[in-house]
Amino acid sequence: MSFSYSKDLTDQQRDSIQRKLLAWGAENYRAFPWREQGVSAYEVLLSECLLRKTRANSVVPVYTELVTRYPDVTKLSRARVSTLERIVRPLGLHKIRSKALKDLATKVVKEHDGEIPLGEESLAGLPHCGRYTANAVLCFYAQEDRALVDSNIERFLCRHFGFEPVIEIHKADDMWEFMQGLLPSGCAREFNYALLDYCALVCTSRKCLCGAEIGEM
DNA sequence: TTCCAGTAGA
DNA sequence: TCTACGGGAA
Repeated sequence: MSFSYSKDLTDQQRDSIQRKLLAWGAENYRAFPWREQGVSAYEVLLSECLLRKTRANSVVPVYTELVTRYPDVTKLSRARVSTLERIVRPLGLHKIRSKALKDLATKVVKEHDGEIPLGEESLAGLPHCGRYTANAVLCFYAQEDRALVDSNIERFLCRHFGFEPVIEIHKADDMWEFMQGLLPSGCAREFNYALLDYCALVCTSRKCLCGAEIGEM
């Protein structure tokens, strides 16, 4: 481990971390269909449901088949659960996932006129949409400055900033607040993509290669 | 064998 | 608070 900080960052440290992560992210950006320009809120939400507890690369073909077959929420709401199960089976968690997709789409059609709601409360009120997913949609689609904390980012915070591992990430307000404070305003989307990519490729659960890759932050 | 862009239910 | 969900890549 070649860099570590306390939870109380100086402005200089924060700026340095932001710069390095953004620079690393620009260099190592992973292109995924759900990251492309012009994806809908529906597509972002769909991708988040597929990405849970799953390696991002394996999501690509499943995501593509789903958006092709069900280009909008209304179409998805009419899908057969058995068909959804078959499509998402390669990802595992297929019973939960297929039900989540069906429930989500049904509720959006019934209560939000087929449009993904873009308020924090209404998003988090959707079935199978928790704190992470709601913030991901607001950050990646609506381009709001929203922090994300998932198991990867938790690991990153524990390794480098002196946080203790937690059981329930969505309740770890100190981590969410810390990440919110670390967000560079106006480019939260790039920053969070960079962080996710960094955690998936460098600061991995098996091995932290931070020292070799990015050096002292 | 471990682990993966979490969430709901008990 | 703890557990189920899960096929497939590393």
